Parts: sequence; structure tokens; C-alpha cells
Amino acid sequence: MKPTVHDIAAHAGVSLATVDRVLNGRAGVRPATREKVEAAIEALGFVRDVAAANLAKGRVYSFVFILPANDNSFMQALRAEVQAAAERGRRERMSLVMRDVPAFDIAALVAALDDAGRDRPDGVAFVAIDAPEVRAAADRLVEQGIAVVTLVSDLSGSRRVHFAGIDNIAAGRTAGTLLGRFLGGRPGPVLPLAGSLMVRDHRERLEGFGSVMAERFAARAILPVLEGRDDPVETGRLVQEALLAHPDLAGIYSAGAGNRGLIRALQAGGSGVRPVVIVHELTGATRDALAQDLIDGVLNQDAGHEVRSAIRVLKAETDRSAVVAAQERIRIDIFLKDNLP
Amino acid sequence: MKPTVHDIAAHAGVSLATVDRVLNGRAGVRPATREKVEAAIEALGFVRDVAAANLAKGRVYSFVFILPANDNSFMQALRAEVQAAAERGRRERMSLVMRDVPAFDIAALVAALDDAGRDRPDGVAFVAIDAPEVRAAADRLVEQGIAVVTLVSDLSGSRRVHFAGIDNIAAGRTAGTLLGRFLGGRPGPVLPLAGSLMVRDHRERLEGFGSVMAERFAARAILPVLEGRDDPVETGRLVQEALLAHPDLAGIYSAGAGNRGLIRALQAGGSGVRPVVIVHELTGATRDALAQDLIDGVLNQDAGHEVRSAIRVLKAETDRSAVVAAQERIRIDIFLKDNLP
DNA sequence: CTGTTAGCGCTTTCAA
DNA sequence: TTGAAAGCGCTAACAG
Repeated sequence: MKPTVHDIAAHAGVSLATVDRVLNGRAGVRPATREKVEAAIEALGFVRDVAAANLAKGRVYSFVFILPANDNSFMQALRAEVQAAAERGRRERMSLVMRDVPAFDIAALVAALDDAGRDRPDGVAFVAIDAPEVRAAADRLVEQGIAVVTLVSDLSGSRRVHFAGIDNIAAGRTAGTLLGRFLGGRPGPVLPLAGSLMVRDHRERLEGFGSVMAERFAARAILPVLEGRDDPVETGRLVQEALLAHPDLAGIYSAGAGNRGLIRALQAGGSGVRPVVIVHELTGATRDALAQDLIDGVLNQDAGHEVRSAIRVLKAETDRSAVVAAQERIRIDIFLKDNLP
Repeated sequence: MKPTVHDIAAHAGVSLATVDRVLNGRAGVRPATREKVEAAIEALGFVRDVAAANLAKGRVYSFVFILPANDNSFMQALRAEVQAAAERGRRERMSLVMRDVPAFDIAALVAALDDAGRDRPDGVAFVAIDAPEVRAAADRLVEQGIAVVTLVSDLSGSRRVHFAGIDNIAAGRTAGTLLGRFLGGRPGPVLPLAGSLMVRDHRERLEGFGSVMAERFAARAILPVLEGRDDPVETGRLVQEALLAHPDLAGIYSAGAGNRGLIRALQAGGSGVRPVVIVHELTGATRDALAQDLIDGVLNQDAGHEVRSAIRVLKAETDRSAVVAAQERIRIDIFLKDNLP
């Protein structure tokens, strides 16, 4: 049978309370006593039962998720995943509240972070805007002993314990290789599209994309980046114009959201061979477009995985326990028509 | 505060024991009483605390993993993941034992399954060989009330509760599209490679591969499948011969293991442009080959994910609780040089 | 500084 | 058919 606190108390010749104090690193134990207990723990190979401990503590993990009130499909999916996790959480001694903040609003995000801190939750997860004020606010939470995790978009130089999101430079490079190789010898320029170059993830994707194109497909002309503000209408308009301006357009890489507009423009595109298209995020629209051969590949980050991972990391941080590193690496999923889930 | 068994006992005007009997569907409760309790559960929105229940039961989940004593990198990785999970399990009231059986040996696998059943574990996970005898043995376990999960390779028509592995037909199709598109207009035939056509996963991969080639790249000549028995030496020899016999060989799809041999043959290949190569399973060898531009893409199944998923499903089955379906779908990971983990 | 004792939420004898 | 009471492994007052 696995040894329990009782066994180690007996073995060390002390009471349960003392064992508990040593186990939890609380003060008020004479060094000699502490050593006896530690020796017993070592000797019996004791590992504490976290479930029992949490039960005794009456612990309820309390986490706050702060998400941008952005209306694109990806953010909707992310919110749905947080919601689902919150519901499951009831079964597992976890209270998870979700708060919306206006998108791309630094002041609002800072306020939300400070606000979240006031309730003294065990952990906070949020989609970062990469700004010094936000970094400072995140660090204030860490200062209070609250575990902080960034979600989808990271915050450089901050003391957040973890980033639950993909490597966007690698994603951009992957898109570049896919697009370059799918194009093969087909002539014509390539159009990069983003939501906004102010957002770190889009910027990094284009950076990765650009470097691969320069390294491996140097002959290919790259048009200037168009910014569609993650808005389907705006994006659609920009693409339509580009298709007219460049009848020989060979490829499109859409690093941002608003792909419904891109897809509509492609459908309307009409005559000629359509360009090779790689986009981000598997949504209803991009999924259908892939199935109908309107686009060629979708890079995706799994919102469900990101949310579950953020929760696991926050829990582990609260318990001071370890995570399985490999499980918390968010993959860059590549979907072709053939491996749609 | 979340309602507990005490609350519902009070609300229903019965004792804890009766509540427990109803909760666990045990006999010996008058229908009228049962209904009172069920009404209280409903009214208070009670959800049982599984951790507390397991503590009280002194439950230790007991699972057996049966893996082929196959020496390729993938199986080694799989065994390492099971080992790691077993170690973590000590912390989480789980006893996980791993048993080896000779690879591709139906009788040995059947014996191992029957043997596992004798210890009456809560669940068994194993890499299936798709044969009627194995199916019967698996069903015998299910009959005993043991949860059964197949791992990596599935068992058609059996009563296993879950398959923790990838969709191999889709994987083959994906490989086909990648290879076909990477080839573009480059002339020359394509060589499919497998470990053995007796194994279901390899067969399915080639099936998917073949259908995509026929549908979308009909002009491309496909050479007869070569079987390398998942052995590096044998596979290397076959590829070397093929390279000599077909100097214009344009592509290779390796659906099985033994890729070290393939890679060596490619390195030796020397003169001319090397074929476009897509293989399965990210190992040390395939990873290096990808980084060095010796091969073009790796399809992968995440052994760690498969093992963790199998465990989650077995646990859920034992507890009669639900899983997050999306979390248990094993992805077909696609790795290019640019998104290596 | 250390020990005693009463739980956390649930299950399980053993009586009634 | 039902209930009282003890206890799973751990923590947290409260004494001493």
C-alpha cells in the first residue's frame, strides 16, 4: 500500500500536524524535527495525494479568463471553449469566470487585469496586447502571487508563467513553404494579407512568411502587405481590388482573420485559374472553402487545446506541481482537404 | 456553496446511506424513496465530487497496457510515454502496468489479453492486430466489465470503447496530396513503401494514398508497393534498388517504419535531383532528415497524446463519466522543416 | 515548537 | 428497506 501521512508520522515519531507542516513548508518546526520527517518521507517514498489534500483544504481553484470582445469566428470558438471548461469546472472544484474587454484597447485590458487582481483569484489567463502598460499590469498580478498565463498572443518580457499559443513565426514559415511549393513553377506574384500589423501574432506570421520566401523562393515577387482589420467586408474589398490589379496573381497568404471576405472574393473571382491560397484558423467558412477547393490549406491553432492547456498550467502553478511539457505545446495544425477533422 | 450529499439527504429527509445507494444505483431502496432522493438531486443541482468519492472508495484505477515488443523508434517512444504516465500515475491513484508481446503474433496477443483479464483490471489498452481471434479476446474482456481501448492500430467490429489513434486513410490521402502537389509538373513515377500489407494501418494509408493519386494526379505513374518489414536494412536495400531501377523516380511515400534505411539510401543516392519524400512518424532520424532537406514532410501521430488519451478514456469509462470528445481525437500532425517542435 | 481533534464529500460496514 | 457511524488521506484550528 502507498504510504500516507500517518505512516510517515509514525516512522518519524511525530504527529500528523508536524508532518503536514513539513510537507507544506510551513514555519514553526525545529530543524532537527524537520529532518526526521524528511528522512521518513524519503525512506518510505511518500507522495502526497493531491486530491485528498484539495478536499481537506476545501480548495476551489478560481481562475479568470479575459478575452477580447472580438467578433470573429476564432474568438467565438475560444469563448465557447472557455464556457465549456467553466461548466466542466463545476464538477472539479474549479470556478472559472470569463470577462470580455474591448478588442485592441490597451487601457481597457489593463483595467480588466487590475480588476481581476482585486478578487484575488488563483490565476488569470488573457489574450495579450504587446504593450508596456499591459506588461506592467500582468507583472502586478504576479507580484500578488497570482499565476498568469497568456493566451493566443504573448506578452514579451513579462513574468507570465506560460504562453498557451502557437509559435507564429514558425506558422508563417510553414505557410511560406506550403505556398511556395504548391505554386511550383507557376509565375505571378504573391499577396500577403493581415488583420493589422499592430498585433504581434500577425506581424510574426508575416515575418516568418517573408523570410522563407526570401530564403527558398527568392524569385517570387511579394506584393505589399494589405491590412483588412480582421473584417470580412474590408478584406473582401481589398482582395477583389488586388485580383483586378494583378490578373496574374499566383498566391495569397492570409495571416489574419476576416477570411469570409477573402473567400467571397475568390468565388466571385471568376475567370482564370484561382491563386493558391493559404489561410489561418479552421472555421465554418474556411472549412467549407477547403472542402470546395477554393483554398489550399488552413493553418490552425486548436482553441480547445489552448484553453485546456492554460487551465492545466494555472492549476499546476497553484498546486506547485509539474506539467507534462509536451502536452502544453500548442501545435500548428495543418489542414488540407484530406485531413479535415 | 455547491450542494453535497448531506444537503440532498436533508432535503429528501433520508440518510446519507440512502442517498449513496441512489447515487450509485444500488438496490434496496423503495421506489418512493428513490424518487424523493432523485427529486432532491434535481432540485439542488447536485453534482458528485469524483475526487472525494474515489478517496472514500480507496479506489486505485488499475490499467494494463499491452504493446508489441517491436524495436522501431515509434514503439520505443510509445513505451516511454506509457512508462512516464505510469510514474505520474503513482501520484494520482492509478496503477499502470505495461506488458510486452512479440510483434505481429496473434496467439501471443490473445494470450496476453486473456492474461490481463485474469487480474481484473479496470481497463486494458493494446495495439491491435486486426484478427478474429484478437477481436474475440477483446470482447471477452468487455464481457467481464473491463474497459478496452485500442491504441495506434484498431480492431474492427470489436466492442472496444475507443480507438486512440489516427485515421490512417486520411493520413494516406494527406500524404498523397502533399506529394502530388510538391511534385507539381516534375515527371517520373512514385514509389509507395510499407512495412507490411498485413497490418491494418499501413494498408489503410496506402489505400488513402492510392485513391488521392487516382483522383487528383491521375497522370502520375505509381510503382508497385514495396514491403520493408519496418526494418531499416531491408528498407534501405529496397530503396537503393528502386533508385537504380528508376533513375527518374520522382517521389517516395513511406507508409511504414524503418525510415532510417530509406534515409541512408537517399543520402547515398548521389547524382541527380533526389525524389520528393513523405514519411510517417517523427523520430530522431526523420527529424534530422527533414532539417537537412533530405525529405520533404513527416506525418506523425503523437504517441504521448495517444497514451494520455487512452488513459483519460479508460478512467472516464471506469467512472462512467464523460470525456471531451475533441480532446480525444488524435491529429494527423504534418511536419515540414519549418514547424518542427 | 508540537500534538489533538474535527472535519472536507463521499462510501461502507453493521445494525436496526 | 433504512440509518448511524467510522473512515479514505490530508489540512486546520486550537491547545499545550
